[in-house]
Amino acid sequence: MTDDYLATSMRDVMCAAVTEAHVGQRVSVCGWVARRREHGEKLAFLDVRDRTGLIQAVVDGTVDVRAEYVIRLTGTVTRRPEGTRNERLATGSVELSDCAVEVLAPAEPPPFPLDGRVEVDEAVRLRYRYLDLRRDGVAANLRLRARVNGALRRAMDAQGFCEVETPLLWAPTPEGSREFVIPARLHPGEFFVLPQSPQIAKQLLMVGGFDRYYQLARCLRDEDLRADRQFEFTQLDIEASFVTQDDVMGFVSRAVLDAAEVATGVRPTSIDTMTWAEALDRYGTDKPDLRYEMTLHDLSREFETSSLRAFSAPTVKALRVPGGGEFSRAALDGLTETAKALGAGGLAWFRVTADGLDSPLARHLSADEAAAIRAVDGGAAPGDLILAVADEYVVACRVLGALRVAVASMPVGAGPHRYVWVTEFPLFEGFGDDGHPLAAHHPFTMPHPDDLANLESSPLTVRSQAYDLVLNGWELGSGSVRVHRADIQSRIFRVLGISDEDAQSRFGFMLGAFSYGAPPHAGFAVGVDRLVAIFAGEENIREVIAFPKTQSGSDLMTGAPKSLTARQLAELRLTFAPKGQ
RNA sequence: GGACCUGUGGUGCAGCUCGGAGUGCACGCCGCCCUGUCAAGGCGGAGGUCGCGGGUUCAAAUCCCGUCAGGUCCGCCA
Repeated sequence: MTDDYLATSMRDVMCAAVTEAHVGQRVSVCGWVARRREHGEKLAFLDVRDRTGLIQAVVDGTVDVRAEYVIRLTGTVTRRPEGTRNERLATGSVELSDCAVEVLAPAEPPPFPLDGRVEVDEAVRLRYRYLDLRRDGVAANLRLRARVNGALRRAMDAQGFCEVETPLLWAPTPEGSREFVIPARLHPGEFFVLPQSPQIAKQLLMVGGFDRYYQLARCLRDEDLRADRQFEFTQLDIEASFVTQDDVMGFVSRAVLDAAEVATGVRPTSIDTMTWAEALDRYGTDKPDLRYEMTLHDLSREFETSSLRAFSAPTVKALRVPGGGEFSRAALDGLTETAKALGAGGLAWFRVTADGLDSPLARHLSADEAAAIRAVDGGAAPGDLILAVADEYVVACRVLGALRVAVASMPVGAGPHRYVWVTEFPLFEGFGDDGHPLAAHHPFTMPHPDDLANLESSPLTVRSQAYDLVLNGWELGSGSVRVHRADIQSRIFRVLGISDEDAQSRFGFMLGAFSYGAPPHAGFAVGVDRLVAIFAGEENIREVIAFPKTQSGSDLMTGAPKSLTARQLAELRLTFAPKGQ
């Protein structure tokens, strides 16, 4: 592949593209001074850097440039003298000699080293993000991200999808995540919101006949930040008509596997599938990390009649940690604290030894119970550790699932990439303060056809046609088959406690649209930031975002958010309540 | 709203347990020297509100309380 097309009026070739094929040619390069090595008044070396890499220039005499000066350098490509080649540099066999240096812009010394050899405090990097972008790490991640975006777009195009942009200024729909609010200057006292996702817009596109829509959509949610959550993030947003759940999973699988191939050079062979119930039961989470085993095992029957108070609970779940006998008492205390923090009454642990079980509970176990502990997960070997939690079923599963992840302690990008579809999520999760069940996904999610009859009688047992895609324990995205029939939608609203008037005021335009012929449709959204972070081997999506916010939601570079002038506030007719109200 | 970790010249760290002069290391910066380096090398120099405020003490980077900032997590994220 040639980089010649990157030549401009100012430069002939990119720095790292200078090769022995250019020897004898007089060329110009443009870039930043990466380093200067002076050898007295007669000789100096400059490393010139652009986004492709470095080229060394030899300067006869002194040259008045410092690190990070922007220069245009014209020189003759020369084969380096014998013994002075640099194997570690792509351009290490050549150099530019007989150089003319033109300073395009001088530069202050940078506030932190740009050569990537030292870890720099992230607050400093974020304050000077434009300098951080000159370094290899984030720059390479952003280029990877661009390639992933390209692969996703090509995959969707190839599958007949049409890219449509949807509004950023949208109507408030109080439900779900907190929305960013935009005052409407032309309508004092009224507000737009920024969409937490294009969910409703894309369903309206289905009514509009765009039977295959996609978009790399920016989504905005005014919720607290995490390593894998920013206020604004990007989704590959997909919706299609006349399709089933399997069709959508097929579309998404192709796009994600294409992106994986582009990003990693290897196409994953397959994506596993399991139900939500199975994920909870075996892995204690709805986003199982399949890179390691350590599944959860049920000991409820074995301890049903146990005299042990610690195990008198509806469910007893256990986990075998191979080699976990090495864990120190302090480490086990830490796991116990984690278990308690997650809502368990405590954590039972058993070190498996040649003689038996080493545990504070060991002497209280019956022979059968001890045998049951040792038989967990196909049988424990000396040196293994067994962790057990007794509680309500869901608590026992979730706590042990969290311990499983904590014990494995595996970076998200490490090892093989294990994709898994998790299907048949419950339609509702728990009850709200008003006594009505809460929608697990969103209120337009289609119930599982086999469970439709139980919608009113036992809503919490109703499965939905909602599905997640999980990679290495991170939720990559979720989707569902949507409700397109007014009768089912009414029943769901009723169960949720949303009155007809409520439904009309919140989603009236949508329900109206659906009355004019809504096709059966379903969709999905893939979190691009997370996907790229895993491809890049990063634990934090800030590393794949050009200008991210801190965890407290501020931008250290611009200082945002900031207050407005009194004049701006007056124009928006905004005043503020006194602090503390 | 809550828990935990971190904060020391521009950068990265050590010093903090067990209080005793802003002590140390590496990089960078400034000056001088140096004709084949490539993380160049040699010599010299400058650079500090130990995040901020309060307390304890004869004495605080060090102990205590509060606070701010950054991070990880819980809550939150239909």
